[in-house]
Amino acid sequence: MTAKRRFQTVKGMHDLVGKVPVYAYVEAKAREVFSLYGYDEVRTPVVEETELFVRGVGEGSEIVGKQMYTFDDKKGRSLTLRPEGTAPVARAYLQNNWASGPRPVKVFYMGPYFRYERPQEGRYRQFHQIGAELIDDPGPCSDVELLVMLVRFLEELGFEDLEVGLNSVGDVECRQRYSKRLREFLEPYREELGADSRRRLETNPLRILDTKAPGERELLENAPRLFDDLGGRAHDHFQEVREQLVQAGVAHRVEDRLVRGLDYYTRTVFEITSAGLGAQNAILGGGRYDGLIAELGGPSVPGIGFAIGEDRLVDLVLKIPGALARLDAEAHRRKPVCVIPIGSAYRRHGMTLAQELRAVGLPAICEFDSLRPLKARLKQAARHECRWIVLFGEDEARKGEVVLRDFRERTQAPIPRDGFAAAVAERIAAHEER
RNA sequence: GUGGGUGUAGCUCAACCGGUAGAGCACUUGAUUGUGGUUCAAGUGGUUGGGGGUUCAAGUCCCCUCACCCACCCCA
Repeated sequence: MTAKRRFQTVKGMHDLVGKVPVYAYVEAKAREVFSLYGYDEVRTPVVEETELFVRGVGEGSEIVGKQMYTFDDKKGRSLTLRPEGTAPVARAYLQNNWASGPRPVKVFYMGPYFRYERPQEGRYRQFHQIGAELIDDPGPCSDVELLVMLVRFLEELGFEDLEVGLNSVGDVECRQRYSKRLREFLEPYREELGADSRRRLETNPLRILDTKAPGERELLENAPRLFDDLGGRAHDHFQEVREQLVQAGVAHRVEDRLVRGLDYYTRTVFEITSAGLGAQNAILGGGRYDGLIAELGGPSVPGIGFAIGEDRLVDLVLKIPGALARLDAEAHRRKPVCVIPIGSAYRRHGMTLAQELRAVGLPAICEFDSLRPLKARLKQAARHECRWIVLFGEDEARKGEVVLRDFRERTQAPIPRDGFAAAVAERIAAHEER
C-alpha cells in the first residue's frame, strides 16, 4: 500500500509559469542585439565531462569545490551538469576547430545552468544565463566592443543609468606576484580573519578582497593594491580599455576589489549589479580569460566573455515602470477569438469555424462543451480574456451566417457564413487601429 | 554547510488562555429554456504539510521530519 504522494519540483528548481513571455522577450532582444555585433548563436550540451570544469573553472573555486551536480553514468564516467557557460564554449572551440574559421570567433548562447547551492531570492539550483564569448582577439578593442554591446542590450530592455564595475586582475604572472604580496601582508593578521578568509589565504588570497566582513574590509584598506602590481602590458591594456570606454560613453567605475570567483579570469573583469535585486544583486559578470584555452589543452588563444543572470534580469524588467504594460498590450493583441457552437449538433462546426479563423492568421479557441449553459461558456471566454466571440447554432445555420460578438463594446452582428473568417479579420483589424 | 521565518479551502488569510475549523476572492448552479464582467440566492471544496507525544479535549503545547521563503556564504 503506497501512500498518495504529491510530486513537486526538486529544491531550487521551478516551473516557469506566467513569466515565460518575459523570458522570450529578453531572449529575442538578445538575439537581435548580439547579431548586430556579428555574434552567432550556439547551443552546447547541458552535460559535460566533469574534468572540463575542474580544469577550466578551477579546482580552488567554490563552484567546482562544492556546487556541481556531478554523477557517474552507466559506464562509470564522471559527468557534470554545466555550472557555467564559458568552459563548454572553449571546449567547443577546440573540438570543432573554430580556429580554422574566421577570426575572431563570436558566439552567444542561452539556456539552463545548474549549481547546488542553498536557494534564496535570485538564486536557484537551475537558473538561466545568456552569455557571449569573443575568442582569439587580445583586445582592448574587443573588451570595449563587448561592453558596448552589453550596455546597448540593457538599454534596449529599458534600463537606464547602469554603471559597469571594472577592474583588472592582471596576467597570470602579476596575479601570482600580487597573491604572494597580499598573503605576506595578511599573514600577521591571520587571527583576525574569518574561517573562510583564513582558508583562502592558502588557496586563493585574491578572493579575500571582495569579502563583506566589516573587520576584514577595514584591514584591507591598507593592503597592497593589485593595481600597483599590474605588469606593464596588463597595465597598458587596462588604461586603453578605460579610455575607450569613456570615448564610447559607457559609464563605468573602477572597483579595485572586484575579483571574480572563477579561476580563469585574467586582465579585464567586470560586473553590473542592481539595487533592485535583494542580496543576490549581480545581474551580469564577465571578463577576459587569456589562459583558459591553453589550460584545456589548446593553443594559447585569448578570449573574453560575459554571462547574464536571465532570471534576475527578468525580475528587473518586470520592475521597470511601463514594461509590464507594454508586454501585456502585446500579448493582448494575440488573445484568441473564441468560437462557441450552440447545441451538440453544432460541435463539429465549431471545430471547422476555428480552423477557418486560424487559416487567415487569427488565433482561435473553441468552447466545445455544448452541454454547459451558454452563459457558463461565455464566462470561460471571458476568463481566457477573449474580446471576440463567434456564435454558431441552429438559427445561424438556417440563415447561413455566424454571429460575431464584441465583448468589450458589448455589441454583436451577423456575418455571412461563407468567407466569415476574412470578414472577422477585417473587423478586428479595424478595431485595433483605433 | 550555518542561522532565522512560514506551512490552515484552488488563492489571500482569520480562529482569544487548548474547547464544534471560518471569511473574502475564485469555482458550480439558479434568478435569465441561446448571451460573460454588476447584483441577489444557493452550493462544491479541509486528513490544519507529515509522523509521534502530552491532554477528557490539539490548528493551538512538546519532539521529530518534510517543504517553501529570507539571510550568511557564493555568484548570474
